[in-house]
Amino acid sequence: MTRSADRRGPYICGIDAAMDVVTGKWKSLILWELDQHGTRRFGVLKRGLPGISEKMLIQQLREMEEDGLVDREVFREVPPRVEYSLTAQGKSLNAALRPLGAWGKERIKRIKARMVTVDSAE
Amino acid sequence: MTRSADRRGPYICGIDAAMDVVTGKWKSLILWELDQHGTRRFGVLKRGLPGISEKMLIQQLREMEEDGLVDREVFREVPPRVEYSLTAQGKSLNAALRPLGAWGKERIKRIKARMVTVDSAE
DNA sequence: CAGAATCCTTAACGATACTG
DNA sequence: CAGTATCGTTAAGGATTCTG
Repeated sequence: MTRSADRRGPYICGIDAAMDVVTGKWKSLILWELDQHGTRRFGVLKRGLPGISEKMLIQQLREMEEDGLVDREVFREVPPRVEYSLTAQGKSLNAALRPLGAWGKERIKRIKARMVTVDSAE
Repeated sequence: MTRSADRRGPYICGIDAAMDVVTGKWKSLILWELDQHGTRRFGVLKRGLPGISEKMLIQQLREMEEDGLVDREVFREVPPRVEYSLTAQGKSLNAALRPLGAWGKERIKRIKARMVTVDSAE
């Protein structure tokens, strides 16, 4: 739908394949949210991601569902309720992202440290 | 230059910060190439990344240099020679990407397995 | 509530030609 | 050899409006 002709390979390596699934401004955050809370319905998920539009949230969720990362359960009630949760693959992907997250935290520290240096220099 | 107003934060979490530095169609591959071979000059690096244009290679290398991932050493000779290598940060980022790469390899396996199933079904 | 549909802006990427 | 410069395409992301 949105992705470049539904990319999905051919991949030249594992990182390429993983990136294909995880890039998109919000995917890693959705992964994180769902990993923390287990199951969330659409509206709650949206409130947990300040700044995201409904269009983007749906779009990313649909792609993640296609990619087997997310389960979508529809309750035919009025008003409608839809719940999202991680599949086993989604959970393992989130686990695989953890070292990268740790690296990123260190990077943030370095950036802040440098800002302090610059500040006191002027 | 190319990046959204030089992004570089503010970041909402570590993954966000790491992704900012690693997204771009070629960056993780450049990281991998330099990690494997230690030091490469421009032309060799290019031949190691079939399909990349010179513009993209330079652009990505410059951003990675700005981000402290890559060292660039210029030898003032004729003809010119420039060598690229990973900094300590670049190396540790590459290490942090390894679990993601492993996850991606598993994903590729699953996709292939599914293709076989589909093939034999028709 | 959870979305579908539409329109629009911008950023990523690519191809080509030229240069110290 | 290792770049710049320029131009064009496509894809990602966002804002708004409408609906079962």
